[in-house]
Amino acid sequence: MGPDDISRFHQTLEGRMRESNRSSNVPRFVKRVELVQKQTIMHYQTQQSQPFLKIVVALPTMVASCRGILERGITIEGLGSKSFLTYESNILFALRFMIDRNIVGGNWIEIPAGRYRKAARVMSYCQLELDCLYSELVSHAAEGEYSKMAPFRILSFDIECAGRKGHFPEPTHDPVIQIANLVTHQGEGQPFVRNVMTLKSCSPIVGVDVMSFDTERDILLAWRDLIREVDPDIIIGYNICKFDLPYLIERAEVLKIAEFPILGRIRNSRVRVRDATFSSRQYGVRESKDVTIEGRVQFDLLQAMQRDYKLSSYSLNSVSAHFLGEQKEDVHHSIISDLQNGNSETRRRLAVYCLKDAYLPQRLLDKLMYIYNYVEMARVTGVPISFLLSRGQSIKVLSQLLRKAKQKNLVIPNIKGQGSGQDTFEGATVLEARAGFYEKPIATLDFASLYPSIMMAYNLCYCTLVPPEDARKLNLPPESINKTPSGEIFVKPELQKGILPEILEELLAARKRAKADLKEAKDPLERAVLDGRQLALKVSANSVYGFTGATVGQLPCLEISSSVTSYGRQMIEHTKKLVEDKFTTVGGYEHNAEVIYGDTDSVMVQFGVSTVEDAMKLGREAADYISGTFTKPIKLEFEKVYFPYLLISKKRYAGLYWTNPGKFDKMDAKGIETVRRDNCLLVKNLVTECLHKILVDRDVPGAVQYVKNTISDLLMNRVDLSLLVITKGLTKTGEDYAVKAAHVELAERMRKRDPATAPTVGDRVPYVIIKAAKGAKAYEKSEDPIYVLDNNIPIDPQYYLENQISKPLLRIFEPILKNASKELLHGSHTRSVSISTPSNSGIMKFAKKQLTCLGCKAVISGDSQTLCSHCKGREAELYCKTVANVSDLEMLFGRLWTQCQECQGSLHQDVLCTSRDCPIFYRRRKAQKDMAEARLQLDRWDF
DNA sequence: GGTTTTCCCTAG
DNA sequence: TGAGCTAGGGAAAACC
Repeated sequence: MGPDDISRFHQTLEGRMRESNRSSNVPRFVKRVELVQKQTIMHYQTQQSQPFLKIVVALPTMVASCRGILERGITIEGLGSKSFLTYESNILFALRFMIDRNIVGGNWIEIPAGRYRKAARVMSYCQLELDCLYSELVSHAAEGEYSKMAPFRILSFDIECAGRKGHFPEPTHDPVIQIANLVTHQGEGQPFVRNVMTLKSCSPIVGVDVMSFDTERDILLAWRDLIREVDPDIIIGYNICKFDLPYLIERAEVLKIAEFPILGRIRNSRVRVRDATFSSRQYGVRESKDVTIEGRVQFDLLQAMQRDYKLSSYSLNSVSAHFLGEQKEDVHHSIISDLQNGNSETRRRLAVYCLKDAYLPQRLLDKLMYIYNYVEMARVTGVPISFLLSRGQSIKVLSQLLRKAKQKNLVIPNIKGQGSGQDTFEGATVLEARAGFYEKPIATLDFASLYPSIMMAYNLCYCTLVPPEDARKLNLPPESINKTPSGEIFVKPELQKGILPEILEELLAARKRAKADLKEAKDPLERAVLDGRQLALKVSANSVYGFTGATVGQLPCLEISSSVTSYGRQMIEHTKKLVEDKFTTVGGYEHNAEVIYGDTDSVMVQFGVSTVEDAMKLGREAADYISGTFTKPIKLEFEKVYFPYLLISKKRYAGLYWTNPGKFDKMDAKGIETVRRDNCLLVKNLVTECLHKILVDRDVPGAVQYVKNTISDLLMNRVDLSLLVITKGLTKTGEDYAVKAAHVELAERMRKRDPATAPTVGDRVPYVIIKAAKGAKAYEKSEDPIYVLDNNIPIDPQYYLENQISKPLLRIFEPILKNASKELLHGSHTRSVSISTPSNSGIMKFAKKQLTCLGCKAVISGDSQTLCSHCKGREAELYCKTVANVSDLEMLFGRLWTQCQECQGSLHQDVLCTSRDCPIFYRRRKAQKDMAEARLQLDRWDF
């Protein structure tokens, strides 16, 4: 293409753009077409650069349309028809701008004095508004003064709505009755604004500005005004993205308050709500809503929790209990209307509750140092802070890649869904596990940052890859290339340094610096920043490999990812061989070393020595010796000793973890029931306790006894319902499941009972297994724990014994105990007669009520109301027993009630909490039921 | 009644 | 204008 061709190309493209954007009255679509010298990032090239066309369009939105036209192909006069591969044509505009101006997320930006002027036309609600040329922005790297955090204003809020009886609130019907708000300066301990807006009067609350309104319209507008006045940088809350924010917007729409949804920093720009689904392998499918509020970051603590922590429940209540050690009242939505319709005292009650829901997200934000960690992550990867919650991992890698590529004059092709040959590749080796209970110390050797090290050591990158056809053509000398174990060819750094290795080197070097600075740092805030940074750097380094293997991602390159794993496989095998060859009696050591297990980047070695100290010494020796055989920077490290060590199978083990010979650090368990979220607490606690007794106390008989007691309690119905709750994630929508499963079927049944509160995709479903006909499938026996509690439905202890407890226990005990099965599961403790729970469900509804003797539970045939003929004469004794029973249960209930009152923060009010995450709640409900039953029995004596 | 498939969750 | 990866155990349903 010569200059004339470019001009023709420009005109043709302009014409095509005009055709496909007829409605637009833009004078010109394509601003410029320039010839530039660039290089593609893909494959090693011998020439430095080649000509590319750089197309500049009038508006960002035109890029996509332009890309479509070029990809489909255009006909240029004199050149014929041609379709084009486009480069960097699918980059989010904000990111493109930031990359071009060298700006990262969480960045400090300077607009130098004299380089700006007061805004000619005010377009925003910002306190300062000015005009300047985009190229005048000066981006400051996060160092020294510029590593400090800005004093963001953070608004934390929560709304309450009055649902109709038995229905979850819907914006089309149900009013917003309260909004609680806290505003805090980032880094300060206390909020400087605390208020609650209520519909109708509300009694005063100490330290809180109570603002009461007569109409909903007034509340909504007052909240909008608060936003304007406070002008928060960050809006936080719990589930605000999926519930509170859309609810407010939709409610204002229903009420026709057109002036409400202007909450952003741009004047006259309305907040838009869009349904959104996010789906990734890592986070699963998640339905949410996109709410656009310009200039304010929405930070939903629920989303953050779901991304950063694996928990069995994500209710605000359960998360607060977990991280803040504090329970929160959980008021069922049906009670909220009653409180609203009461008086100013009951509304005050609700307001206190609402305020707490606004306060807890702020507490979580502070406690988990979210602002520090997320700002550091944004700075390291370069993406805006908002991406960290709304987008996946790959955008972070892409952002770094684009920045690095720009420095090197490389451009990244837009290859959408273009599967590069095979679509899967072989992963890591997991060494065969020699299962057993090891009473000699086991040393663990680990490769440090294995995959990043491999990519650095062998210069694996898009731009160093030599495809087979090029390899023949280029005829590269063997000493300047590496052939990977998977057969791929990459050039060595002398010919072309890879940019992935360069990114990794920088990330790991920066992490080393951050860790060194962390050691020096005294100021807790500075430490928080540095720790957040080193963590962000580690996570970023580790996800580069994943990015190259993401076949549905932005720039998959399986040649890189499969080479990485192939080196990894070779290395773990090599390590195992070296250990077993060198550490032998023949080689002058006391014992023959054995590798008993290993996974991806680690090997577990039994050196045969009997003290932790000796195992550590040999571990260090082995690590140093073997490290020497690998290309830099690959390094094998001695990390820890397990002693004793219980190896159950691949990816499943437990042991005491030692890093110094004096004392073990902790009990470590991997993969087994104790660390899994889909087991009920009974199993988790039982397994943990047994492991503790076996590994720490070395008391196997004690562990056996503990098992027996637990089983006996279970069969006697003496176990709390909260311990029997199993939770599983709902990973797809109902119809997408190929087979029936307990949690899926239950979610479906719950949806029929109340569609608004039933679990949806991405939620975790708690359930218990209830008694049912023999041979019934588990999915027919699953039930909502609250429903079970309220309707007194009997659970199925046998199921818990056979399907939950027994296998995990046998797996642990079998390596240790002969006849484990007989000993644990078939003793006399399993023959305890279970007291059948009285039932008013199912078949029992049809059975005729028959009185049973209060003494021996035999059916009474005579005309007596209390005792059978055998127990006649024991009246006094049995009456006293009944009275004592009632009083015991009353005391128990009273204690639990007080405990709940303390939790809700008031000893003078009813307990409203129905939290299914709280064991106390289950016990309180059960005590209440038991007490009522006992009282009924007592009443029978009143003849 | 044994084998295969599906699903969940974890290790690394 | 979207999504890191594979290996693997174990429970339960579905299949033959």
